[in-house]
Amino acid sequence: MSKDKNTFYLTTPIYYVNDAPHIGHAYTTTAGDVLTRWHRQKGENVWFLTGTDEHGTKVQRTAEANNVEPKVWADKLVKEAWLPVLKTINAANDDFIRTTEQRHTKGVQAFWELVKKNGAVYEGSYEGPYCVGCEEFKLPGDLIKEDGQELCPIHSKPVEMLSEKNWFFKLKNYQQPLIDHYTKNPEAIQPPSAYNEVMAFLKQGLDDISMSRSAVSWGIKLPWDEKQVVYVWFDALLNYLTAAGFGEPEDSEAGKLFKRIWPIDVNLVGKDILRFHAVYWPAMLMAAGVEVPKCVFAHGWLLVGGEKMSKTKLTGIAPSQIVDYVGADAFRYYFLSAIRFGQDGSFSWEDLTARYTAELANGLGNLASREAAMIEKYFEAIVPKPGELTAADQVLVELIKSASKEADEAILKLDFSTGINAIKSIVEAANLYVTEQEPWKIAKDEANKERLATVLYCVAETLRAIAILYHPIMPESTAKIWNILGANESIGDIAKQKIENVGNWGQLPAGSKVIKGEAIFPRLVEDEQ
RNA sequence: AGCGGAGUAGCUCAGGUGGCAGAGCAAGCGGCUCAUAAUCGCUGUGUCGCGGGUUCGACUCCCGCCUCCGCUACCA
Repeated sequence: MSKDKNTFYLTTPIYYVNDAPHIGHAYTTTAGDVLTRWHRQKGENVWFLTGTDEHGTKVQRTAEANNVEPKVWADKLVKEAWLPVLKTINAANDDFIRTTEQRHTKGVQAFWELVKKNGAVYEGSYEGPYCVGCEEFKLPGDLIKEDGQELCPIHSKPVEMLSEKNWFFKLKNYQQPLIDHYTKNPEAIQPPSAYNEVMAFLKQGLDDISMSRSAVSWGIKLPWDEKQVVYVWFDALLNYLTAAGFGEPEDSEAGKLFKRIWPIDVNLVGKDILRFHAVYWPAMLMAAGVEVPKCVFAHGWLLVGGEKMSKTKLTGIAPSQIVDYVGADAFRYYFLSAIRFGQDGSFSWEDLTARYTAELANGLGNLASREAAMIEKYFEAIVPKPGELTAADQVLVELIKSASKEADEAILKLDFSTGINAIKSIVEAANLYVTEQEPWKIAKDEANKERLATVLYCVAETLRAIAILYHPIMPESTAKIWNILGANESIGDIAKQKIENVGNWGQLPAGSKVIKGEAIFPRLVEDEQ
């Protein structure tokens, strides 16, 4: 590969600015955030990009309906809807690109100019059913059939066949190169079901595709034909490139960034937009002579009541509804642990509540709480110096090693639920350990002080490992655990702790000052939903 | 219609080159008291979508069927 192996560039799709953000959008961003935080804690040079897609007729139309310019409308939506979501779920993205930004429009024009120069764009005509009311072309599948006529579903008026001059991209030329590429690199589309879908699609043959629109004005003008704008998808997909500094001088800031991070390591997408990312997008890159992403990963949908969330059925749930209830950390934990990434999964408030209570409040939160209470009570809030480890203690030592390895392998493959499960097994083992060792009984005899110290040390040290491993998933709560352990002072910043070193026993120094504080995961009050 | 995925405990879902059906949650009982009425242990339940076939044996393999979902060229 052309870049340093120690860099990791991940993108989310850019979200269509006109939609109302719901937990499906937040789910994708959360997964990207957890994965990039994990890579950061592996000491890699990470770049995490997200953003908004702002062109197209829908935005143009709602802006008109609201009596403002499209850009003003988009500004408002970005500011009031999309940027706040990132805060809500606590995403640590490195950049946020908007397709109306100059760096993007400039990059898109340069890109297509290059592709045209390379001979992959030509002028042609597009013919299709056109609704005069909508002033746009319709898809055959969208039309309503009535009395032998085909009607526009919005205006219920007959459509007419119209043709317009368009510029076409020679997609067909890339059919074989794409098949070859994916045959050689089967890991480039994941999960395997997505791979199969794309391969089936490719093998049935590709046709050239119109890459410009003449009837739309809210878009990026073709540099060689100002009457046309770039078709939205062929504008939007390029954000990954323009945000990375494509086409900028090599010695500029942006140019250096591009050199450092390209190609994309993971193009994270929802399964509904897989084809655009696994077919059109790499074909465009091939046409421009740019290296294609290493992997596109299509995750599943969140189902509510067994169905895809929908605006018309009002099943869309805003991320803040959930975050207000359980907090950002639990939001992140819940969606990534309860649902297998890559498959569809059901969301329900009952399940969310049950898992929060069982796994976070009773499991992890209470473990920290009981440990802190005992260190306060028996050792004046100072982490004690351990004595010789027994076989029971060694179980924890070994488990941290094996579970962290398992979690690492799973999360690098974007199998978040398996990864989280592995970490959860450490929490469960620690709770079991405390119950079995019965430190409160040992404490009754002053002669056993050293054993008591050892037991409490083992639990504290285990909490250290758990906090580090869970940090990419629950940054705030793990920082609280870190604080309880007094680890900021005795070890340093939790975000700087390396995944690889988690299993090295004994990093939490005796003498660390423990602060019990408030419950990390307070019990839920059953008043919402 | 074609292709692909799915149908397993009350709920959410694992699993399996064919050999007494699994986890978590929920429910019940018991232990413990450091802790956020917490934690730990024990306990049940299933015609593994339907009908055939292969086999000593099928939830698993084969055939047919039913139901749900996705993809099948320009929807952002």
